Amino acid sequence: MPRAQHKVTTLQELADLAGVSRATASRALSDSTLISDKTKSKLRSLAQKHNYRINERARDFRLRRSRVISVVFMLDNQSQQHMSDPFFLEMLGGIADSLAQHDYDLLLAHAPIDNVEHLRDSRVFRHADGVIFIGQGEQHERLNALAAQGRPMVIWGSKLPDKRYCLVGGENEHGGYLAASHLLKLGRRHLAFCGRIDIPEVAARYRGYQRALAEFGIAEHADRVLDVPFDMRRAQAAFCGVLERRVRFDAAVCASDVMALSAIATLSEAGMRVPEDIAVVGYDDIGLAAYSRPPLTSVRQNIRWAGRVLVESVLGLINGEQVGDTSLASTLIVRRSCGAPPAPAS
Amino acid sequence: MPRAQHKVTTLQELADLAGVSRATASRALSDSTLISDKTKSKLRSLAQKHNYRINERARDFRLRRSRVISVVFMLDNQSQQHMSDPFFLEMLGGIADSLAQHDYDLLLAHAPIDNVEHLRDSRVFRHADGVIFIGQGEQHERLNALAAQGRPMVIWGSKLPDKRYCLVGGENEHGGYLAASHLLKLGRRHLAFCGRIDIPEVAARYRGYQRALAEFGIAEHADRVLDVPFDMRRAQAAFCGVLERRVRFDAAVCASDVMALSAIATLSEAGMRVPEDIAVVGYDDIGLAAYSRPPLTSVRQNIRWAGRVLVESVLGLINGEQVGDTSLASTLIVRRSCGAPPAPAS
DNA sequence: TCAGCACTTTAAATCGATTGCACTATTGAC
DNA sequence: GTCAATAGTGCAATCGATTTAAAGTGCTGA
Repeated sequence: MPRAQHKVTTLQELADLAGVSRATASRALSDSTLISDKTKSKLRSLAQKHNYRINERARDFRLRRSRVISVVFMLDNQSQQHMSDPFFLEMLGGIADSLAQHDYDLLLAHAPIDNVEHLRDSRVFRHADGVIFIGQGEQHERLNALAAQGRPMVIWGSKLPDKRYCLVGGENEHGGYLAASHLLKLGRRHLAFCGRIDIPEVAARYRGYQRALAEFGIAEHADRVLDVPFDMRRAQAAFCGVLERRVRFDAAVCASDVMALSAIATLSEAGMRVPEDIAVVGYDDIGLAAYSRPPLTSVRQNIRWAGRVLVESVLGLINGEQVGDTSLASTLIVRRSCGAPPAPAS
Repeated sequence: MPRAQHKVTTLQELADLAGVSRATASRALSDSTLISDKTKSKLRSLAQKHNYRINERARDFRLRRSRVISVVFMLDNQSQQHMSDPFFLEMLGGIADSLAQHDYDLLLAHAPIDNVEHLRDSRVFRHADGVIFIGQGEQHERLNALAAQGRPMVIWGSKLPDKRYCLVGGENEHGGYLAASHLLKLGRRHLAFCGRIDIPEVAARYRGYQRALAEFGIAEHADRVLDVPFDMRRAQAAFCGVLERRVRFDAAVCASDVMALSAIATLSEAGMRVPEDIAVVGYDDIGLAAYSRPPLTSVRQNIRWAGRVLVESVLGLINGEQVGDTSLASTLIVRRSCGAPPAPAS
């Protein structure tokens, strides 16, 4: 049994114990080729015996790195509640797991952001080696400006013209197409699109939606593009407005599951049946989607994989590699919220 | 317009510019009383002009602190999916906001934890000044051991005998009582309790539930204590099992909203009506609760405030203060998932 | 003229590591 | 036996700040 002794906390102490210099100890523990095997094993066993753990913060300071990645959620600057969407939690979990595997820490930046350039000198950038942005918001140009300064950063979002940052995103256009064409195949003819199309990802889904309509030779109604925010409370208000305006539709493509669930609740409250009167499709396939009544049809993206790709991309940039964009597949998960219409189109 | 110049990055450079020593510059910027006002203002304006920002990581290194708090989610070691509950996202948001206000960073530790003592030498503790644990899991004794080592840490959970760590929690016993007595007042007589009572918080809710039953003079049925996990998928499986076993009940007190939503979905699927046949109460009042069909009655805790209290408690411990436990109020939010039974008890 | 004192400021050590360069043995070739 | 090449190790600078102890400055009054 090793007797009680002063705890070895610094490399110097370990080196003294071994009768070598600090430099040698450092090299031995980092497995440098300069050091003989004998010395290496001596230091390793000594470190083990005294339960010495290197002070990573001191090392990181010396090496001018932090081994921290910031994750910034682009909050909806109106509702500021964007983050309560379960989608983000899953994304965060995926990123956290992946970072842990690479021995990086995750710094969570959760603040309303009206101008991402303000982040430039903030802890978000200064305490981290790289940054992951979730969503572009309406900050495309500013993200470009930040990226142009050579800061390692990756954005989860949708491709835009003049994009100069590294992007990871879902196949939003395809997802929108899948959702709309599914409804059209079921015989629905009066589709509505719900979501703010000034958000790039939503805009892409909308383009897919339009493409499906065009393929089926169906004209688009401008009043069936519903400006609904992601935030649940506001989404409900928006749907109430739609009902008041007596907009007619028999199917809704929603930009998120939370929005879709909100739609189902509001429409049902107003006496309409889902899917008989109105079929609804969501986006993201959050866990709860399968447990809503009726179960929600949704476009699924592999969020955990997305988290991994985001992490690997930003670490690649930190290591000076060339990192391209990544696009992740979308698949439609069909559940009962999409049924056939009550009577075939006559 | 200031001409282009070498960027001032270190305190030494700033000091040189001002013609003073590094020590003076350091003191001036930290507003030490040792420094004359003239010197202070000179350095401040110089810092401003050259956009000098102190290197906080260097300072933290010198001061042997990190200004980081770790947040550990105690994952259900069976499902490991505990974290997908929206409850956690809200909690995380509250903690993140509060930490930001105190100029602390948030390190997210998201890993299955079978033994929290393994964390002792891990980044969770070594990279942070303090730790917030969300949930006790079944690690009460191990948390005690960690706290006994004097590490600043706070736990979100429920009071247990021999507890020696700092605790913040909801009024779980009262919450369980509120839920059960509400159902009893509505005339329900065959209550079931859903949740794993080996989890301390759930156990406390269960005690409140028992107290309500006792007050109404109703005997408890052991087979109406349903061992349902927090994870949605497994919860559904559990409810299916309950249906197969033909357990009879007319109301369910659930340990979380996700569990309650899962119950509603499964029961409805099996042809029962909520609330006519079975009334359901959830816990946490997550955002989606209001938008389920029917809208979910739930016990609300002020999660964002909880986040603030957790942060302030752990920062208090770091500053060497005596920090007591905190208990946060619970209130019942009544919605349609709790209706009166079809016929009055005869 | 200079001791005594109050204010300011600075030199140097320190936090705990990494690393370029200098230095000492050892080996092998001639 | 000499000398170059090589392997292994140590010295000291460095990362960018804080802080202790000591030193400098200016003023007052004997």
